[in-house]
Amino acid sequence: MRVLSLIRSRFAPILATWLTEPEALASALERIVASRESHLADYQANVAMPLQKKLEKPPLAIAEEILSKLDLSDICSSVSIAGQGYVNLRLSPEWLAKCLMEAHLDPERLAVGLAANPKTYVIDFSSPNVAKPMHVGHIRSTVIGDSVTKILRFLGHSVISDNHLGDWGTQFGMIIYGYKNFRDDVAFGQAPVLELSRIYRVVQKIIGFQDAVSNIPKLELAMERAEEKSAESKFKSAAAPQDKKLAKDFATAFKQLDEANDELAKSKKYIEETSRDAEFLECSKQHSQLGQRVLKETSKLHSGDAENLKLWEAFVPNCKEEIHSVYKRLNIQFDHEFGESYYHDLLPAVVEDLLARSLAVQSDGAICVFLDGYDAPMIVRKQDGAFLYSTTDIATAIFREREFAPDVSLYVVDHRQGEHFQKLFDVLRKIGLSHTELKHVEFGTVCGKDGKPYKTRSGAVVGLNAMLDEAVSGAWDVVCNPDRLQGSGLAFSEAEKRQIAETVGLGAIKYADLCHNRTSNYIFDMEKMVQLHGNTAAYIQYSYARTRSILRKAQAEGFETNQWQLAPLVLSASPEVNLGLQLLRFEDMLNQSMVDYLPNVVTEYLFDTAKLFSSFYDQCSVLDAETPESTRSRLRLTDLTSLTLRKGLELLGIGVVERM
RNA sequence: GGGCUCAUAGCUCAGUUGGACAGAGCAACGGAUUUCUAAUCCGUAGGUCGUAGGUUCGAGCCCUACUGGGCCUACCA
Repeated sequence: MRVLSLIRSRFAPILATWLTEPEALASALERIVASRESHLADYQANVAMPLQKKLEKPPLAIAEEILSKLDLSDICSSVSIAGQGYVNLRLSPEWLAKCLMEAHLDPERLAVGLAANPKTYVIDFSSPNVAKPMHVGHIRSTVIGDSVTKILRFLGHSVISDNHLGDWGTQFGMIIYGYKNFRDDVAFGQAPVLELSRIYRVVQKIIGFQDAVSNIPKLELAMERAEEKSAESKFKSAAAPQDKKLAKDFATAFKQLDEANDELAKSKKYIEETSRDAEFLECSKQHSQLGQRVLKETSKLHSGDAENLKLWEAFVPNCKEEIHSVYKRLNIQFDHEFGESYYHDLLPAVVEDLLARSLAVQSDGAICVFLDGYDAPMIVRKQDGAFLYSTTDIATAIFREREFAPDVSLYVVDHRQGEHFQKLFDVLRKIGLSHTELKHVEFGTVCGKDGKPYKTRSGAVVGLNAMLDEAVSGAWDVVCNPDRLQGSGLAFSEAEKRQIAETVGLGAIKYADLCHNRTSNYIFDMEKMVQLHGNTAAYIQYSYARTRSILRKAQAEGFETNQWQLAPLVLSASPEVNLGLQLLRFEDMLNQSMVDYLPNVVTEYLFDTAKLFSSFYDQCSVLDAETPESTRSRLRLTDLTSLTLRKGLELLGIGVVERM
């Protein structure tokens, strides 16, 4: 039910007499919102105050005038003026009940309308590098992207999801080189993906070590510079002790010196420790300049070298299979999975086109697009002739344009790539993709309890599958705790227990990710998210299970579904009204959540709904109500709550269980 | 050096795009119960929204400066 637009439509003609410009009118209408002050109003219009200058009247007088022309008698039980000029609306319980009954008659869509102007979206999300082990960092893009896809589709838009797999980059050079030099044939035969991931780590470790070694002179130079600067600014500051800016410069320079010192020491320590492993050291010697060798393998692959291409063709299906097993477990599907490799043949033409348009130029042997407002150009072809992800991204956008002609193109990618996307969008607009709205749906970093990017104590990145297992086993420990099961009188089969633990555990992971505003970093705390009270998936899933329990029990006590499915809904007790108001807001909330693609608007709504239901549950007995009419009405309200919770969780990609 | 971003209760985070006394969860404290699954409910306490100015009828939100963290900054993705 679109309550806001209905109420706004009643205000519109009144406000239009003062606000003749459509934009001014639209922004005034947006000042009509669901009220935060539930003790004062259900909805409120904050329209009188901003008009006081224009109309040269006190806001209260303006509010009076609005009120005299406003007819909401069919919807509201009271319309009043409060504070400095707020127009407060209270919905009539009858109208509220009528709307909720309509929603209840439509269990699939809950009377949520389809978009009046449906758009075509292309959404690019998840997009992991297939040869690297998938880790917790990939989950945000995957979970947020999946949820946005589901919500937009539910609202009636056409959404094309594409998993832009990193299946063509430098990491393949790494595993190709590693396969040629470090493979264990037996291990590869038994579990290719595991062996490839081991190989990947071996290569990565050597490159990391060699980089650290070759970086030392640079760090030493930086140290020296910092020392000089610090000494210089100390001298300057001493000469003019009153100058605050100089004193500050000195402090900054000193701090930078400290940092440079620290970094150098850390790097030396790492090298020293790693060098103790004689075998590793020997291996690193044998494969000197590994970074270069890897780039050569990559470049050979890209230029069609038969051996490397054959290896790539052998590796990719294995890698994909591994990744698909994670998607299957998370119940996530994509319409397309054109990886980076799909665009490879198109890249030379992209660069040619950029050169022909004089957008790109040669610089230091590379081909670059220089853009206003940025120091560094966007490089589309390297000195060695290889293409970069920028080039692929341009080719991808052109392909999508031709294939899908989207109105909106969403990229659900880490916020660190913000500048890359700004540049990319700049270039895309310049080559004529101007009618497509390009949007980087960025998200923050997942951190550990220490506030730093999530890693295990040893520093290794935590694998995704292991993390999911941990969540599921954590859920099992709490949900299937024998004490609790005995206390609640529930008897689950082993299979049901497993099903519950899986649903709750995976829900916990997804929910923890979605319930934070996507733009902020968040601290990943497995213990907390698997706990079953507070703002967690389990609390909502539990509320759902309670709704189902009541409905089952009603059936058992002889309330046949057809006795109450069409019974009148009467909202009298305040928990009933509060819950009803919340359920009424479902559609407005979904639309709000997609204004800026924020799934946390949905999680917050569901958490509030679950809390209001718990309150209702506590204070209003359904099966033991004063009258049979009341029981029937409450059964209907419970059922609608049940459907709303389930649909809301479904739109987040989170499942429910009938008992838990 | 340039750019982006963040700073809200002891902790983790919201804050409907500028509206009423700043909210929730966790932790703490005090109540409720032999339950339609207590994994619950009701209540108490906890905040000069990093600092200082500015714009506005009105600022956690917008502008400026400052402080302190994170990230990016030419051939990785």
